[in-house]
Amino acid sequence: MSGLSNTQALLSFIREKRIEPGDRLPSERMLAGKLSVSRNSLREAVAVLSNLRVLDVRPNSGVYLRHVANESSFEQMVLQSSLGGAPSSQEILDTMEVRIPLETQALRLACERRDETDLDAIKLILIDERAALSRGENTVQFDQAFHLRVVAAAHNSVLLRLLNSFYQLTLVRRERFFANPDRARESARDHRRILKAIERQDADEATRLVTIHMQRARLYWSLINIAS
Amino acid sequence: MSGLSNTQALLSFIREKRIEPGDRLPSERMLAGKLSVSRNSLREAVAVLSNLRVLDVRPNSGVYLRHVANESSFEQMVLQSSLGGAPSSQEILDTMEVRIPLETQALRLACERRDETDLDAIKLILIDERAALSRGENTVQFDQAFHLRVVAAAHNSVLLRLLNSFYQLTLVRRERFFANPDRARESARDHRRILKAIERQDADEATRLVTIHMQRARLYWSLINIAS
DNA sequence: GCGCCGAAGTGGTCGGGCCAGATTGGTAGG
DNA sequence: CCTACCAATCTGGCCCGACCACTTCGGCGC
Repeated sequence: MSGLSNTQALLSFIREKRIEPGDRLPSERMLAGKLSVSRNSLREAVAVLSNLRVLDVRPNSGVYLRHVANESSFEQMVLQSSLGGAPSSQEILDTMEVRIPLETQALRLACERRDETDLDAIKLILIDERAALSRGENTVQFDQAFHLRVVAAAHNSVLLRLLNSFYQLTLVRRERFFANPDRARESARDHRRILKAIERQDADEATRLVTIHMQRARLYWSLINIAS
Repeated sequence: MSGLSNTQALLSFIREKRIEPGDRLPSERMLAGKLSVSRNSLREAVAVLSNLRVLDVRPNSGVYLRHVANESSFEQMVLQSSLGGAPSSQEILDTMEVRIPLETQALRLACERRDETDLDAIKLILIDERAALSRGENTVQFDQAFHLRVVAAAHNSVLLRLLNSFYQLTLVRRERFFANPDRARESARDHRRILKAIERQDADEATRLVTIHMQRARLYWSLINIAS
């Protein structure tokens, strides 16, 4: 058991016990007992979740599950989704509404600033993607690698970190998306077109393509929502 | 001393001791002694910073200061800037390149979805801003409140959290920006124009205004950089 | 019924201790 | 001289019990 898993155990406890935002958790001593760890170890997990604005520790009162405040940090969303189970369709659409302008900006900058190293790296990823596709594997990791490498070609560290967080946040969702070979093939074709646009520094075409690329995903999640 | 300040103390220690990325920190027992806290408390701080990918804890080896990897989380940037002192001009420009499309998207959505509650709340902020301006106070908090409330009017929780993180990240910088009354006045005028555009749901005008609004700030930081 | 006081419960902190694994240095054997 | 081995030492991981300041609440005396 490493330190991180205590945090996960605490999150699991919150999820299983159906603790609602605003509710008080059992005392640290109780929690330590429930999770079969010492109070010190429990406190490390609490400190982490408190720092991430998931828990609210009130001295002489107790530990409370925070309301999902809008003032909360972005990073918290990963944990929040792990707590609340499947994200709501609204959250998915909200995410897409943010990703689209970010990806667009990334593409625009990548068209300006990409160098030969960038192009070569992206090409390699697409070759691997194509190979995995023909083997019938899930290509979500290549999709992620492609997008990430394109963003890297934008040579903007803030943008890179931000979109990287997005990819991690949406990994599970996109994995289901790419489970369908037709969608995976379609996605790979988009990737090759986007690469060509970046190659000839056609920012308008590139942003147009990525918009379509993501609208497709957006449509998919809309339909999934209606179906369920 | 609450749990959070131990984290700050540890960050201060790292900064003062000029510990470089990749370097090993003193052992937990040593650190606890140096910071005059128990090892348990020290470990809580380490757990938080380890979770935030600032520290790398290797069992049976030691605690190391992580390299600032591009794969790191977005939230880490706040701490990183706190460690590395003033952000580089490149970081500032990178940040602006990301904020602009986000703010643009926020404005566009706000024009579509704003309701009377949104408009009233924004108006109140601008009234307060005007009052503070005439009193010669620093209006950075009203600028932040304005932007945040506009983003809230976009009714997109992801966007709201993300831009909120940006505002926190750049608070210190913007505080210096608003120290100049001329710039503060100019900014306030932009705000009023943006509000009017939102009111009549003129997304094109609103995004045009916010782009200018931010280009102004971008220009400022470019000049500052040249001067220093 | 009112007011007071103490017991219980809370998080915050501390120091000591034990463990497993890695490192190190010295020693015994080749 | 070199090598192989073993024990001391150091690391983080984890646990235990204790004390503190503070809040809350219930019962007891007035």
